[in-house]
Amino acid sequence: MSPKTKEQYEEIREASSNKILMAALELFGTKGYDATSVSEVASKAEVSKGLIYNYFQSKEHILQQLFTYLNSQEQDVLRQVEDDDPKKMLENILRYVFAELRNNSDLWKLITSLALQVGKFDFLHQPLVNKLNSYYTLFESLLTQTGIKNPDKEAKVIGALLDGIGFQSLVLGKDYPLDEIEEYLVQKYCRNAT
Amino acid sequence: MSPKTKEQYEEIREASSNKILMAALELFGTKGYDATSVSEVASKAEVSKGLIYNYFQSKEHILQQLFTYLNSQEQDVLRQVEDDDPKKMLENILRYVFAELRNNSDLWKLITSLALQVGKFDFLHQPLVNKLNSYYTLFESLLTQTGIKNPDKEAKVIGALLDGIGFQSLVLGKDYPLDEIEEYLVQKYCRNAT
Amino acid sequence: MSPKTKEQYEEIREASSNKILMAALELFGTKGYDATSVSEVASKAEVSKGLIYNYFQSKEHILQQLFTYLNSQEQDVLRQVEDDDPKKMLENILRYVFAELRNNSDLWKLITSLALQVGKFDFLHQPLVNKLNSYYTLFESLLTQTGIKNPDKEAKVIGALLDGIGFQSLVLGKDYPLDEIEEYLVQKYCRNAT
Amino acid sequence: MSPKTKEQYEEIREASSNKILMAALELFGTKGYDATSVSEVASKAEVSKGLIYNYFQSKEHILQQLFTYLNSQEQDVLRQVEDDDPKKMLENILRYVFAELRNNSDLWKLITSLALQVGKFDFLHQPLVNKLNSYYTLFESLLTQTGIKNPDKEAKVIGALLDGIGFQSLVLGKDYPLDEIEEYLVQKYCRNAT
DNA sequence: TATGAATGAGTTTTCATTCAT
DNA sequence: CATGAATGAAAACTCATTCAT
Repeated sequence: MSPKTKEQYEEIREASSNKILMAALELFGTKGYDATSVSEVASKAEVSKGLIYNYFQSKEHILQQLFTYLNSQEQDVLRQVEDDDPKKMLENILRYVFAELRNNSDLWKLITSLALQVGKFDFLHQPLVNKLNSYYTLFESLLTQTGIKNPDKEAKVIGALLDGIGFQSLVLGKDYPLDEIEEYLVQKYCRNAT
Repeated sequence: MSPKTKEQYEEIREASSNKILMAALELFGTKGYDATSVSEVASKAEVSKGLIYNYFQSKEHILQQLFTYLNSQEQDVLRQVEDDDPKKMLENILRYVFAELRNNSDLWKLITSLALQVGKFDFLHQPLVNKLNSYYTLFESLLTQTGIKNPDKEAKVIGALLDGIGFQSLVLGKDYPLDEIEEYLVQKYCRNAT
Repeated sequence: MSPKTKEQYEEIREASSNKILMAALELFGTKGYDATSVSEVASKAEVSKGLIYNYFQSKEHILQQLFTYLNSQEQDVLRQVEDDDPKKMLENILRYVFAELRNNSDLWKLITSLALQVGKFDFLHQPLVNKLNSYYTLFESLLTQTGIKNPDKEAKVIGALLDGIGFQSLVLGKDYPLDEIEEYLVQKYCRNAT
Repeated sequence: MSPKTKEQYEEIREASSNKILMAALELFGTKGYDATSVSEVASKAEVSKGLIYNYFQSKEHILQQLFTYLNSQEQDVLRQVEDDDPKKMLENILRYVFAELRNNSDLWKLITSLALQVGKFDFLHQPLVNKLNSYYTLFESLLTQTGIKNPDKEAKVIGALLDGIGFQSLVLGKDYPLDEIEEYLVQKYCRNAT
C-alpha cells in the first residue's frame, strides 16, 4: 500500500524536525526567542514556514521541544564526566562547562535567557528548579568527599560561580579570559592537598 | 492658555518622562523588552501612547534612556559603599548587592536579560564591558589591600559569583537562600584573619 | 489637556465602529461569515485592518457585536407593528417581514446562516431560542384573540412558514413570488371572518 | 504486484470514493463547508489526504459530487412515497420529511447552509431551483386532487412550511416539538373531509 | 503639552494542493 | 491505487509609529 514504509516516514520526520529544532536553537540563542520570527527559523532550516506547523503546534511548542531535547542531551553528559575520584570528577565537570561555553555559547545564551523568562513560560520553572537542585546535590556530595569545609555552602557557591562565568563570558565574548579562570578554578577546587 | 514659565514646562517634561521611564523599567524587567508593548508602558505610566513619542524617539530609545538613567544612579551607590577599610568596603558592596536582589529584582532581571541581547542593542555593549572591568578593578584593588592571594583571579571570581547568585535567585525566587549565602560570603571574604 | 473632548472621541469611535459593523453585515450576509476575510471587511468599511482590531477583539467578536446590534434594532420593530386590533397587528407583522425580505435580504441571509451554525457560535443559541419562543408566544396570543382554532399549533406553523418563505426567497431570489404569497397569507390569516 | 481485474479496481475506487463522500457529508453538515478542512475529511474517511485528490479535483468538487449523489438518492425517495390516494401520498411525504429531520439532520443542515451560499457555489443554483419547482408542482397536483382551495398557493405554503420546520428544528434541536407539529399537519392537510 | 484614532508592515498560523515514492 | 511530507498563498492578528486636533 504505502509507497514508503513507516520507518522511512519516521526518518524523514525525524530529520526535518531536527533541522527545524537546530535552526531554532541557533536563532533563539543568538537573537532571543521573542526577536526570532518563525519565518526566520524556516529560512535557516531551509524549510517552508508551513512545514514547521506540521511538526510543532506553535512557536512556543518549538521552544518546549527544544527544552525537552536539551534536557535529554544532558543525561549523556553526566555519564561522560563520571569518575570515582571526586576531585577528578569535579575537574571533569568544570572542564566540560568551560568547553561548552567555548563551543556552544548559543545554547547557554538560550537557556540563560529562557531562565529569565520563567514567568512567561510555565513549563520551564519546575524543570529548572529541579536541575539546579540536582547540581547542588551533586556538588555537595563531591565536595564532601574531597573534605572541603562547608560543602553545602560551597556547592551553591560553585553553582552560582559557573552560572556567573557563563553569563559574563556571554556578555564579554572574546574578551573574557575563560582559559585563565578555568585553570584557576581547577587548581583551587581540584588540586588542593587533601 | 495659562502661560507657563520655561521652568514649569521643564518640570512637567521631567515628571512625565520619569513616569514613563519607571513604568518601562518595571515592565521591561518583568515581562522582557520584546514582550512589552508601548501601549502597556503608556497605561502603566498613566499617559497616552502619543506622549511617549513626544519624549522618546522610539521604543528602543526608551531602553537607551533607561540604561543611561540606571548608570547615573549607580554613581551614587559607589559613594555610599565607600569605606577606608577594604574589608568593610567589600562587605558594604556585598550587602548592597544582596539588598538589591531582595528589593529590586526587576531591575536586575532587566539588566541581565538586556546583557544577553548585547547583539541586538549595540549601545549596550561598550558600557557593559566598561562596567564589568571597573568592577574587576575595584575588587582587585580591595582584595589586594586585604592581602588575599591571586587578587586578580579572585576579583573575577567574586564578580562572576555575584552575577551567578543574582541569576539563580531570579530563577529560583523565594526558594533561593539569599540570607545564608550572604552571611557565608561576608564571613569568607571580609572576616578572614589578615 | 485633551485636544478633543471625550464626546468627540466617543463620536469618532461610534462612527468607525458602525462603518465596520455595517460592512461586516453586508459581507457576512452575502458571502457567509467563514468566507469573508477581515481584510475584506476593512476594505469595504474603508478602514485599515488594524483599526478593526482596535474596536473588536477578534473576527468572531465582530459577529457577536453585530448580533447584539441587530437584536437591539428589533425592539424598535415590535413597537412599530403594534396595534390594538390583533388581525391588524398580525397583518403589520406579515407585511413587515415581507418588506424586510425584499429590502434587507442580506440581513436575513446572515441571521439564517448563523442560526445554522449554532454549534459553532455558543453565544447564538440562547438568544435565538428566546427569540423564537417570544415570537411563538406573540403569535399565539394574537391568534387566540382572532378566535382561530388551535392557536398554539398555528402559531408555530406561522413561525415556520415565515422562516420557510424567507429561506426559499433567499434561494430563489427574483423568481420567488413574494408579492403573491404575501397577499395570500394576509387574506388567509388576517381577513377571515371572525 | 497482485494483478487486479478492471472490475476489482472499479470496486475499490467506488468504495474509497464513497467513504470520502460520506465523511464529507457528515463534516460539511455539522461544521459547515468552509470550517471543514480536507485533512479532517481524510481522517474521518480513514484515508490519506493525497487519495482525496485522486478522486476529486478539489475540495469544491467533493461538494459537487456530494450534491449529485444526494440528488440521485432522492429519486428513490419519490418512488417510496408514491401512492394512488393523494392524501395518503401527501401524508407519506410529510412523514418522510419529519423522519429525515429526526434521523438525518446533518444532511438537512448541509443542504440548507449550502442553499444559502448559492452565490458562492454556482453549480447549486439551477438544481435547487428545479428541485423546489418540482416540489411545488407535485404538491399542487396532490392538493388539486384533494380538492383544496387555492392549490397553487397552498403548494408554496406547504413547501415553505416544511423548510421552515426543518430550519427551526435545526436551530432549536431537542426543544422543537417535531411530533406535535407532524400530527397537526397530517390532520390538517391529509385528514380533512373531502 | 497631550490625546487616542488610525495606519501598515510584519507576525503567527492555517490549509488546499502538489509530488516523490 | 495510496501515502503523507512539503509548499505557498492567504488568513487572523499585533504593534510601533504617525498625525490631526
